[in-house]
Amino acid sequence: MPDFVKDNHQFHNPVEFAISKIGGTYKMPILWRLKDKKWRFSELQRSISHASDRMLSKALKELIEDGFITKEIFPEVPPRVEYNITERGIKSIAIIDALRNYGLDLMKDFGIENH
Amino acid sequence: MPDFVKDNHQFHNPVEFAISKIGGTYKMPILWRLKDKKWRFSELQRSISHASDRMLSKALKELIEDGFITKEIFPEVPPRVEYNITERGIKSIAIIDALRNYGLDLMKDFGIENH
DNA sequence: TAAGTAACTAACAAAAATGTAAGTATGCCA
DNA sequence: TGGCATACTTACATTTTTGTTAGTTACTTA
Repeated sequence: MPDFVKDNHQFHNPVEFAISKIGGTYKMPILWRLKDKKWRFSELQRSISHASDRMLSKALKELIEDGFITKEIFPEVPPRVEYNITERGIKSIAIIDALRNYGLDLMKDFGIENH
Repeated sequence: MPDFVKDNHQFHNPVEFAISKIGGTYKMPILWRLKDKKWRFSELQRSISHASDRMLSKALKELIEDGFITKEIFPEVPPRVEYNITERGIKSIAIIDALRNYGLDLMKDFGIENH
C-alpha cells in the first residue's frame, strides 16, 4: 500500500482515496437518493433536511466536479435544476449499500433499535 | 431512515453510525493490520508511519472502548503491549476490504497507477 | 552515572469540516 | 408596487479532527 499524491493531496491507502471522493456527511445521502431518479435541489433539501443550503450545494458541486452526478438547468423562472447520477455514480451505490448494511448490523450489535 | 441518538450524538443514517465507529484516518488501517495477528504498539507505529504517537494512541483507545480490539500489557521493562482484534473487529474486515477494492477501482478510474 | 527504550499522556497549535446569516437574480402574481 | 419562489453564493463563526512538542515511568545496558 504505497503512498500517492493526487491534486496536491497525499493519500496513504485506497480507502482514504475513496472517502475523499464520496465521504463527508452529505455525499452518500445524495448519491443514494439519485440512484433511481432525478432530483431537484429543493427536493434534496427537503429530504436531507439537516443539510444547510450551503453544505448541500457544496457537496453537489464536488460530486459534479468528480463526475459522480450531472446537473441540468432549465431556463425557467423561478429556476429549475435537476441532478442526475452518472455511470461513475452508479458504481458507488454498491459500497454505499454495503456500508449501510454494516451500519445496521453495528446498530443492532450496539443495541440500537431501528423501527 | 429515521434519526437516532447514541451517546449524546445525533445520527441521520446507518452509514454515519458506522463511520463514527470505524472512520477517521487511522482506525481502518489498524483493524486491517490486526486482522490476522497481534501487533505491538511500536510495530503499528512503524507500519503506519504517518500517524503520530498521539493519533495512534487515540485511535487504539477508541477501538478498545468500542469493543473492536483488546489490549494486553506485559509487566516488563521496557513495557510490552499487544493489540488483538475481537469478534466485532473481525466483522468489520469485510467492509474495509470492500471499501479498499472500491478505492482501487476508483483510482484506476481516475488514472492513478498503483504499482 | 548517564543514556536508552516502549508506550504512552498533556498542553497547545493548526487545519479541515460544518454551520449560520444574509444577500443575489429574475420574473410571476396579488 | 411589493412579496414570493428557486437555486444558489459570500462572509464569517464554530466545531471537529489532526498534528507537534515535550514529558513520564522504570528498568537495562554502556
